[in-house]
Amino acid sequence: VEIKNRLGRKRRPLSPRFYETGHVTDIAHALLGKLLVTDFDKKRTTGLIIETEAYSGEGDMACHSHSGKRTARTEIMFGPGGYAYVYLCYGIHSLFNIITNVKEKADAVLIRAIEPVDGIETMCQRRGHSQLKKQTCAGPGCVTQALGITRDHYGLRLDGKELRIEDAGVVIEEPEIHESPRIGVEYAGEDALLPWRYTIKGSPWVSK
DNA sequence: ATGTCGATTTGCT
DNA sequence: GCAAATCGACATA
Repeated sequence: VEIKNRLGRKRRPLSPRFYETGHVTDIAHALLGKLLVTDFDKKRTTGLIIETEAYSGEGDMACHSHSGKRTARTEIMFGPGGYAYVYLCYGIHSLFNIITNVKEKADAVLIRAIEPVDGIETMCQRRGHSQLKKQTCAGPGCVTQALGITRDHYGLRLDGKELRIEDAGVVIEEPEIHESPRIGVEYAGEDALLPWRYTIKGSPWVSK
């Protein structure tokens, strides 16, 4: 199922309202089918969001900002929605998150996989792949590497020239969305069981 | 000052 | 299938 066939002609940035309205799980749903675009070093790379995970600051033990945990790293999460939260995982990988909810409500959506759309050659180069593979953008660390996102981009607004999320008219309806528990959060106790990972059914671009 | 541990990926067995 | 890679955030002292 190639979602890029459904792309409309117009692409416009999401409004700040998008990021601040509704529960983070609903926003994580709505982000499926949106475009994640980077323009670094005069190289544009674009991917359709295929897989997301929701993290809620209120009562979600898997969330870095759970129960008001406010540190230098999580500070951006407590700001308004529509900003980038990038952090280093396992000392190796930058993971990209979209901050949602209003100021002081620290929710976020992790982007775990994209369907490559623009700048495929650049993505492959950054990933060290001689040609596009299913694994090129499958997994949160793979997405950031392919798009060139690093911790330097922490705190950027998501409607900027270099980094932004766009709506191109693709709508993913409920029946097309598969829900499952989030990956790698076993430490979170019963919250590890929450079905807050969302993928587009049938997409070959989801992570393993 | 020090010790633990990741919202992962990759390569080798 | 398993383990190494790699480093900063965080907690504890």
